[in-house]
Amino acid sequence: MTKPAKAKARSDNTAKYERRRMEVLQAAARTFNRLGFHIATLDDVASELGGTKPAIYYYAKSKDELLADCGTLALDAFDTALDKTVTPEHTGLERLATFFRFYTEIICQDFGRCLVLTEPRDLAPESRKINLAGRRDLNLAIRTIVAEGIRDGSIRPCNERAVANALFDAFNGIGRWFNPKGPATLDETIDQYLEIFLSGIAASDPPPTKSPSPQNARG
Amino acid sequence: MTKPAKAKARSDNTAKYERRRMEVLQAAARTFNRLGFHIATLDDVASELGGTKPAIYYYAKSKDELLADCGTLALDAFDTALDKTVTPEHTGLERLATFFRFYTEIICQDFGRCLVLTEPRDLAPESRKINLAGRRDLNLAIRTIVAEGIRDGSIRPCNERAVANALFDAFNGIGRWFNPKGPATLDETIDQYLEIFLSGIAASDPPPTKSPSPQNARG
DNA sequence: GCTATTTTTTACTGTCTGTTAAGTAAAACT
DNA sequence: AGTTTTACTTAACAGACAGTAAAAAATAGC
Repeated sequence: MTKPAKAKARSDNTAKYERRRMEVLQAAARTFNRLGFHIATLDDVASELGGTKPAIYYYAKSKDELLADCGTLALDAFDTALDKTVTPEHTGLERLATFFRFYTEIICQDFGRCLVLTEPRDLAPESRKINLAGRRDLNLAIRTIVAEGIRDGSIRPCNERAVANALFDAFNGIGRWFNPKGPATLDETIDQYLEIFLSGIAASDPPPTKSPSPQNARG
Repeated sequence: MTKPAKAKARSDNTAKYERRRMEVLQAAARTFNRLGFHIATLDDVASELGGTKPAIYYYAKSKDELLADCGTLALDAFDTALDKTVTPEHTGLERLATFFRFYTEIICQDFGRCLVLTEPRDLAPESRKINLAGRRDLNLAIRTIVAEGIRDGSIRPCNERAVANALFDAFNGIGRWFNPKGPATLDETIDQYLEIFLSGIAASDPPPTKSPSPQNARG
């Protein structure tokens, strides 16, 4: 049989298989990001991986699955980042800043960038549904943080949907154009973007801070 | 001959040809936007146009040229918008707001959206060079306005490059997700985005206004 | 009404690429 | 040692699709 045995007794082999599978996915993400999903061929992915095209099929059952799995990994990373920002000792505005720092770092890595550069329509219907659900959940989570920021007085009253969309739109852009060899580092870029957004949505009256540590470290 | 006569005496026919060519380009843009450039086939474009595939080749010599020409039309529209914002009686901040109103309206139409959804790498090298030059010129023009805003005191000192990028990143996003049937109109969405950005980059001391008319009409 | 030109169609081709089939070397297990 | 499983290769297929050739239809000019 060509497919890996699902009901595997030895977790040893499964781990090895899973490790190699991650390498395949990483090669796929890198290739998709470099050339664009539709322009990149599986031969391109294979050569990035250092192997042959059919070898990929040992780890994924279609090109679509490669893309879908890369997206899922990114969405998982976002969820982890979100968990790390559940800090009740910070205001909504502060948590927003913290999250988008994590977020931008993720989308400037292989899987995150792959998610940002991928249009959901590039995915087959089944994968697309999962992908869209993940994106929507993340967006809603951010809207919730904005709403909490409005309630705690750190964010001025505004349309949560618009703010969340504007944040994602802007920071996603970084994932498209950012180049480590460019004139600004990633951290600088994030700070500059946050500077605009934080003063753009902060409450104008004495901006309350639950924690003494400032969120936008670099002015 | 299959190619249209370039040295045409009758400007009448040329005008007709040019009119039809615009219909072809519009059908192409709509189809590319609906399906994505790589997924859309020329048969899709032809059926959107109400014709057959080879008819398209009477007006464009390749799929790449269709995409490139759509992009050029969008860039021309941006230039026109830019001209309309050369109003010395307004501050830099005001001119920025005016321009991005125009900009967002354009990128929510066929050609503009086509430019936003198109990655330069989708274009052949020749077309790509032209496309990239147009994008860069536009970006630089906005940086200049930001710099002028800083000089006239309407915009707080900041990194012009970062501000221009953040603006384009955010407003381009609207072109990706905006749906006229959604919960907010385009004008409302633009206002909400501008609200964030204008207070995000405005000078904090008495924001000077050269003109009595406010730029962000809806608060 | 006839001719020339413009515009569009029908029919086809060549290539590219995702995917599969079948076989093989090495490792794992018994 | 022998059998099975893993991991991968070579070879090839099948469908899709950009692009072309040539003929037909529509239009304009006289």
